[in-house]
Amino acid sequence: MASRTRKSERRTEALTRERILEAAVELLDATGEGGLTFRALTERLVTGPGAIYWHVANKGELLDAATDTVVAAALAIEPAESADSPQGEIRAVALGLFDAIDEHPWLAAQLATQLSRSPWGAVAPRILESIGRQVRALGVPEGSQFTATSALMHYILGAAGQNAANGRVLGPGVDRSEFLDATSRAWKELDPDDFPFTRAVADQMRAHDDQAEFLAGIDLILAGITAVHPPTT
Amino acid sequence: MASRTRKSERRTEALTRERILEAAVELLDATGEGGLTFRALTERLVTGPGAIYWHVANKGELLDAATDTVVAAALAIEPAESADSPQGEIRAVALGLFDAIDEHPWLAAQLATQLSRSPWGAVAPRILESIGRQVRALGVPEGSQFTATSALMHYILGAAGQNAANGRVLGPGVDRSEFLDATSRAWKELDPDDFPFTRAVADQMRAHDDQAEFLAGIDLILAGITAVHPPTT
DNA sequence: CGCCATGTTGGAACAACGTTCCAGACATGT
DNA sequence: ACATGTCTGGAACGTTGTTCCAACATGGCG
Repeated sequence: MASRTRKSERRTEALTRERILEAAVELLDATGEGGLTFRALTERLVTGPGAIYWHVANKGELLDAATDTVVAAALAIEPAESADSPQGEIRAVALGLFDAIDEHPWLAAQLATQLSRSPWGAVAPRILESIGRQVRALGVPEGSQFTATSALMHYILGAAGQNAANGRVLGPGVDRSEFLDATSRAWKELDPDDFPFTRAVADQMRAHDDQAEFLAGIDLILAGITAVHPPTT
Repeated sequence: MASRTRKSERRTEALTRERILEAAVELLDATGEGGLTFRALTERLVTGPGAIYWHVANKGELLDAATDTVVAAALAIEPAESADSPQGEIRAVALGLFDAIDEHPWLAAQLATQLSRSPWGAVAPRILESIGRQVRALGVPEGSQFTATSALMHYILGAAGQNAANGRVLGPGVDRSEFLDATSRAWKELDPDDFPFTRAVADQMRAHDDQAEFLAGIDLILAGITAVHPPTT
């Protein structure tokens, strides 16, 4: 291919948008959301800023594209035939996103930021589609499908966003149960007049399992959907 | 008080943390989330960065505090007696946050960021408390109160985050219906094989009313809660 | 009444970041 | 061989968050 291996090929592998995105995701995974800088990127791929800007418009587009890539991958894993019922598939979609956030801790903040900036960008339709098909299969009448699907999507994104700190974020030295303990203790020391409920559920909060809680929320909404739209008489 | 009105009192009014927070919120409201810079702040309050850093640790704390202030104000408006049922009060709390985001467009992104960074900071317990009291009044058994309340909270935060762009964000020249039209049209041009559902609901999406849709989601979850935990036989 | 101690201020300076600009290297078509 | 358009990497710019410090105010003590 190349013309006789010149003294040192300009690059061992051509710089491409995909390679940049890949490096960006790896950098984010390794060093957190603050770790993705153009300086670090130019060092990782061995090049200058100009080269990157040739393939990508700006940092915002880079982050958006990275997010879209990861979300698309998470939704693609969907086993397709493993789950039998529509409910099961919805849980699978939700867990897919949940796990993706667990693998890529920066994803939560990024998803949230991106959705609030351009609510119907590339990511939202992906999720809407995955869930919507199952909502349809659930027998929800056409006029209510958008509402039901949106509700599920909003819950998933809200819950996923808050469950980002599942373990690693706190860095080494502080593990999950320690963190839950500290939070629970802090809640119990809140003003009894202003925070009676929060104080009361402090124990449930300490013992709770993120994933189980997340699924319980999904089931609650699914129950609501079936209650409001009973499956075909 | 002051010693004989010197040539020009150092400040007409002392610089305090509250005054800084107030100025920060005003700046955010006026110029958007990107408009809050220490330069702009020092200009607004007539001072230097050092003075601000004496009262506030860093920009993160400033944003967190501003967010907390606004959220607390939004939850305090709660009419307390206006709504009769627990369901009604939950809707009121939700709408309070919804409206706050409408008044302070930067709040959505900030809330999302803040919740994903420190999930159980100052803001979450506030919301948890407001909703939790009503969930308790709903007759949900104690062991399930945390789950039900969390589900509602996650939905509210997820939906609120995405509904930030209600009007203003797009700037003058592009109003809401134009935006919805464009989005709806874009959805209809998606790949029929990959996005059948999204294409099908494109029309519902164009016609939808954000607030009504938001409340419909709340009602769906409330229906789920009552279905799973029927009110005291 | 003067003077230090303490709390507070504002400006200058710094490092890091996103971004722009440009001179030049590479591959390709003629 | 040369001209052309694509692609590269480094130097430079403006802006941001933050730090540092000399100056100021005020209240208590001698």
